[in-house]
Amino acid sequence: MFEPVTNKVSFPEIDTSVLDLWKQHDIFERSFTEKSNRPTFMLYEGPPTANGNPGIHHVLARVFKDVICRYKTMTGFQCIRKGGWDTHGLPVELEVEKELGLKSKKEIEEYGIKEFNEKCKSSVFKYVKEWENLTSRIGYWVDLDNPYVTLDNNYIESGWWILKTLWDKGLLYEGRRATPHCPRCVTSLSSHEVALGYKDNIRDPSVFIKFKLNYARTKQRTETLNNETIVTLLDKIESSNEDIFFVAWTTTPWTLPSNAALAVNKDEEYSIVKHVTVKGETNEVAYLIIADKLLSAVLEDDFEKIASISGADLEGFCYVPLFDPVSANLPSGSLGVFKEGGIDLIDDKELTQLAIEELMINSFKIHTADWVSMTDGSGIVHIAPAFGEDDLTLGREKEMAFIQSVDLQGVITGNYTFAGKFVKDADKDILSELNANSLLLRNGTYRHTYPFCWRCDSPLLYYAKSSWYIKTTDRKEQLIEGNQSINWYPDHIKNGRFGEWLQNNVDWAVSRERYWGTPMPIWECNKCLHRECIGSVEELKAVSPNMPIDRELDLHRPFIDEITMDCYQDQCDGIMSRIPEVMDAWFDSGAMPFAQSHYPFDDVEGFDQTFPADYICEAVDQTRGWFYSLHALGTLLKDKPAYKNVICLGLILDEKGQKMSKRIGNIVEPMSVLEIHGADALRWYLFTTSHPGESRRFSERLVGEVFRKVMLTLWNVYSFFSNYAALDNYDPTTMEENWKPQTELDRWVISELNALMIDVDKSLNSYDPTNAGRSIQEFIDNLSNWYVRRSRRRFWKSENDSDKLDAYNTLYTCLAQISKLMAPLAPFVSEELYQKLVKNTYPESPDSVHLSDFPTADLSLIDEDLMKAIRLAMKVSSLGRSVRSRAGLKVRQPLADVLVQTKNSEESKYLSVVADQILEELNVKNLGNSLDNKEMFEDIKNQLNDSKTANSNGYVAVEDNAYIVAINTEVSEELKNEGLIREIAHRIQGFRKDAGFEINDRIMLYVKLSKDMEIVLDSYADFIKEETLSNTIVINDVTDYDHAVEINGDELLFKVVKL
RNA sequence: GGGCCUGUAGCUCAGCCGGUUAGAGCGCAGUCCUGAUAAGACUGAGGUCGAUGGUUCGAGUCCAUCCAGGCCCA
Repeated sequence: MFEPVTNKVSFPEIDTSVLDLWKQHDIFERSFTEKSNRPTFMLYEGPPTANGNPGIHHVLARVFKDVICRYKTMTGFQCIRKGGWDTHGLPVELEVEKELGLKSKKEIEEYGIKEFNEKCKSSVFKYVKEWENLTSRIGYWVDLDNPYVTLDNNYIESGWWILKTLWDKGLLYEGRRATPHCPRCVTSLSSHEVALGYKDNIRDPSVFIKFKLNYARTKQRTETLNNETIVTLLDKIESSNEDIFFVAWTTTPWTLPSNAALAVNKDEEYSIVKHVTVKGETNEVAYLIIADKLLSAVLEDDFEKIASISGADLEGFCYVPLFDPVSANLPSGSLGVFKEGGIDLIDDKELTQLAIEELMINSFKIHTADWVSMTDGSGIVHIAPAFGEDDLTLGREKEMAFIQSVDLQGVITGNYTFAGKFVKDADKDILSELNANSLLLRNGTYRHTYPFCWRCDSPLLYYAKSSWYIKTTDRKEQLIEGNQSINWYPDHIKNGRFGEWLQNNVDWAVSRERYWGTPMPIWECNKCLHRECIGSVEELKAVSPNMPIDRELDLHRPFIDEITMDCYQDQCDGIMSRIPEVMDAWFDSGAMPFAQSHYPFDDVEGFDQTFPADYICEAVDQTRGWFYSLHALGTLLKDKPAYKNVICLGLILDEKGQKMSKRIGNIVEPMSVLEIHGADALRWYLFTTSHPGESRRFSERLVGEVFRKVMLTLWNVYSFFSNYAALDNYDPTTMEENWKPQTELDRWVISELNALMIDVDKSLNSYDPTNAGRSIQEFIDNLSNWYVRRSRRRFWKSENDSDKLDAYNTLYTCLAQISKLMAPLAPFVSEELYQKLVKNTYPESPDSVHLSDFPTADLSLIDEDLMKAIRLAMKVSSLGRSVRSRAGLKVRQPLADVLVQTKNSEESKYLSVVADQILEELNVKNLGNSLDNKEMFEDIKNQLNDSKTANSNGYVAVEDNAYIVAINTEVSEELKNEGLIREIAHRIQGFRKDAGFEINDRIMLYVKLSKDMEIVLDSYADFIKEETLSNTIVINDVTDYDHAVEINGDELLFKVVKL
């Protein structure tokens, strides 16, 4: 029935054989097909890109996906797990650029978009074999034979359908935003690229500029201002021909010609101060407006505070522009006014008085913005909507002027004295011009972190550029509301990182001026600029004369760029061609609920089965990535979130706590760890060492610890069981159907087992493999170090009585159930145990543990009192061992009695239940409690107040947490002899083991020892024979003894001979 | 700069609704135990529970501020 199992086990070998078994019996496929009448459980796989080797962080995500799916499968769901590959995007392009040595977009186009995209296409599957191997090796079940691939025409077509749907709803539009821009490469950089190029400690100007109050224009405002003091003050200063200035701070003087407004915080106080500077012979007096909190930070010299005014009251005050944009002769398209979210550009030909008035109406004024902070600067912020994101947003919101005085090469345009210079070089000239006009208050430098182009090292400029957007802000409330129904682990993400992100939702910029991506299906007329969005290949065929009919067109660039159509407008004879942009790769991944099944072109009916997902799981860096793109598209298209439950994983750091990155080169390669410790140990480590949301330091050493602590312990219990079960021909099928454990120990461990089932089920059901794993490993520890250790003799004994059978039944039940309980977490070792313990004995059971049902607890077998009692026994035993150790009495030396005081009287009743176990564990004859000897216990307690150990009437006692254990240390002659005999038995066992005898080999025992000891040995001969399986004991014969030992100062000689 | 998270022993982590002397595993030193065990037990060294202030009879736990680290976004 059972084969002996070695404890020298190789887990990687088990992994291999289990993988073979799964393959042979199509277990993964069957875990799906055999559940076809069950409710579905949908996993969305966040697609990885296979253009690099998978790392340990990929293993983390994959095993967390797997564990829940395996659990759901075992609890009666049909789990849909379709794999996927993310194949588009800038990172792919970057890799290829590097490989080809291309340095700019210009060079890519010279190389050829067709050839470039071919390279991209082949590069994204470069490591697909490695990914498949690893996926299988860690036991992640996912359908990789039939994955979705974002570069497939069908996938792209679904993307087009999405865009067309959004277009029709008015949710897709072109707009401007501030993008990090490299003036040398003349291209935008993605945030990911920007992150590559931050440099610390960059020296930039830090200057305070004076903007002169335009009193005449401000008059309109002061008339409605309910602040008499200020109005009077302004009048007074004005009439005395003195000037008032707003002081603003900037680190980018080159943006000052594009200044359109100043911003203050409406909730902050601002001061008007009289400021005197010594200039040559004369004192120059100026009135300055600065945030109250920053006065002393800005003004080093003396100043006199005249008045104060709130930021709210300042709103609408006007100032004189530093440079006049109207007369600057800027190139066409450089001037405009924000209108209803867009920009009305003003042609220089149209620079009429009316246009100028339009330009001025909300410009060169004070506006309020709540992001204006009091941490640095002056509390008044210079706004140049042509550059910064905040500036652009504010410009749009307040409908101010748009002034672009820098071209895409980073050169100042117009007729300024510093025109024609690169922005960073123009800074000096701009400042000296301002200084000459007494508009520069303070000139300094500032060190900060600034982004540079990772390719060419140019300083990046934030630059407002045209881009396509999905109008997510239109559905902001719905996005926020839908998020409330998503179950987040850890839950702080819901209203924390993700919720905050939704609260601050801005429209999603989805276009990229790149090559390798889903082409935007928007065509524009070359004459009337009319635009159409195309939602399918079919539609394109219908309207385009040069769309191939007989073959499938690769929808990528450059092929799609050649497809044109006549203008849709009746009166126009123009030709429409595609706009050059491709989609952000995040759009592709967010489209997967639809595109993975080519929705709505195929399988429209089945869609409800697969949307929304029951479960997704990725790392926390996906909050603004995939978690968002899924949520946004789900909400915009189907009015509900795309997923119900999320585990959001923390990042894996290296041993030093640094993020793993290719660039630093600290990536841990998972295969080597797998080859040493096996997949289950790695999985277990990832599940249990910390909660999924927390970042964790990965270390191979700790995987090894898990391996020893959990896997090996379990294996040893299994090996123990198998070895004795084989010996005794134990057959679990003889177990009566309603067999119930009888003895305390059996009832206890079965009770713990059933309690564990509830615990694990609850944890996994609430997406918490961490606590599930921790509970299981605690059980394994108890099973091994209490149940098996305490039960060993029951298995050793030679007669096959009912007690022995009970022990087998109990241990068998524990192991068989554990194999199922831990199957979702450790699929390999549990399969091995299941095959050997369950499938072999019950051939009619499912072919794999993963096809079997998850165990459910039998509540009638749970005995809370008994579990408490055993915990007490463990506690008392631990204290008892401590006493022995302090008193210097080996456990092998039997002692007369032990007295126990429990924490409370409720517990003392448990004492009698577990007395036998305590006595055996401590090798003591009798157990009493503190009430048996009240006086002595008073003495002991007194002593324990001052020291860790107490001595009273021959008893030694220790205390912990109100438990006191006192052991009688007096050793009578009889106890001493018994100790001697046990010592001798112990030595003989050692000789047997050293000689390599089997557990059940019988021996002949030769002993040479003193007369005194001979008497003792004689009287315990039966005991020795039984313990050491000796048929005969020959005492003091003349023979070649081969072992000499010293016991209690006497020398003894031994020889053991196998019969 | 903003948001979120994390700071408990050398390492990895528990510590509930605030309640006695803050725990476990690993590692280190020593002792013991062991015929399932690569294991186990006991003892010891190792903690200003990131810091400061507050609430409270009482704070690792609640509140505030700050510091450090991480991530995301600027």
